[in-house]
Amino acid sequence: MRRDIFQAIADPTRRAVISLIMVQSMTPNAIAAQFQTSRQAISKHIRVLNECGLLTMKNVGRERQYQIDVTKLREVDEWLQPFRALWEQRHAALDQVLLAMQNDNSTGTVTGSKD
Amino acid sequence: MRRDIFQAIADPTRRAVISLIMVQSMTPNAIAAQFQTSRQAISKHIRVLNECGLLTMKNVGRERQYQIDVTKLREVDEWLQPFRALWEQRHAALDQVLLAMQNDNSTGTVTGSKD
DNA sequence: TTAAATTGCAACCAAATGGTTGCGCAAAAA
DNA sequence: TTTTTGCGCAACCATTTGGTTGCAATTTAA
Repeated sequence: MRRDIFQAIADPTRRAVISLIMVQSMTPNAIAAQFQTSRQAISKHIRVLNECGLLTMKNVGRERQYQIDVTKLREVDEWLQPFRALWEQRHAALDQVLLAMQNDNSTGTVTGSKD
Repeated sequence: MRRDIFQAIADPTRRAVISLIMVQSMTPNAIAAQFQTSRQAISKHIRVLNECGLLTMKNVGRERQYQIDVTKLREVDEWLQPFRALWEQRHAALDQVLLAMQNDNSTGTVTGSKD
C-alpha cells in the first residue's frame, strides 16, 4: 500500500484529525470524541498517519498522546511550488488587465467593487 | 465516490500527469506515451482529474487536448495555510537559537556550516 | 468507400480502503 | 485482587480504486 503524505491527506476525516492535533497533542479517545465515527475507525486513521510519518507520540500512563509533525506537510507545499508560480503569474496578468481597464475609464465612471 | 482535489493528487501517476500538462495541453495518447501504463489506464486517470474539475479540454478533429487548470490547486494551498504558519514560526524559532549560539561564540570559533 | 487512428465507455478483476466487531494487554480505580 | 479504562490489533465486510480487455463512435487517410 502507498504510504505518503498525499495519501495521508486524501481522506477528509484524516485532514480533520490533522487540523485537530496540529497545535496540541491528544489521545485517541479525545480525538474520536470529536467525530461521529468509532474509536477503532479513528485508530486506523491514526495508524495511517503514523505510517506516513506525520505523527509524534508520547506514552503517559495507559494513555497515548498524538501530535502532528507539521514539517512533514512541507512536502505538499514543495510539490505545489511550480503551480503556485503559475497561478501567481496568472493573477499578476489579471491585475494588469484590471489596471488597464481603470486607466481606460480614468475620466471617472468606475466606482464599484474591483473584485 | 469522493471527488475533490485531495483525491485527485493522491495518486502518483495523476500527480505526474498534472505536472506534465500544467503548462501545455496534450492528447491522451501523448500523455500515455510518457508512462509505462496503458492508454486506457491514463484515460481513467484523466476522467478522475476531469471529475475533480482540474481539466480544461478542447476538441481538435478526432483528437482531444487536455490541460490543467492550475487555479484549482489553490484549494490545497489554502488548506495548507495554517500549517505553513506553524512551520515558519518553528523555523523562526530555530533561527533564534542559531543566532543565540553565534552570539555565545562571538569570540570566534564558529566558522563551519550553520545547517 | 474502405481502412486506420483517436478516444471514451462498459465489464470485469485483484488489491486497497474505511468501517465494524471482538479480543488481549497494560495501567488505573474499586 | 478484581474491575474498569484506554489502547492496539486481527478478522471480517462492503465499497472504491487502478488496471485490463473489448467494443463502439468519430475523424482522417488510402
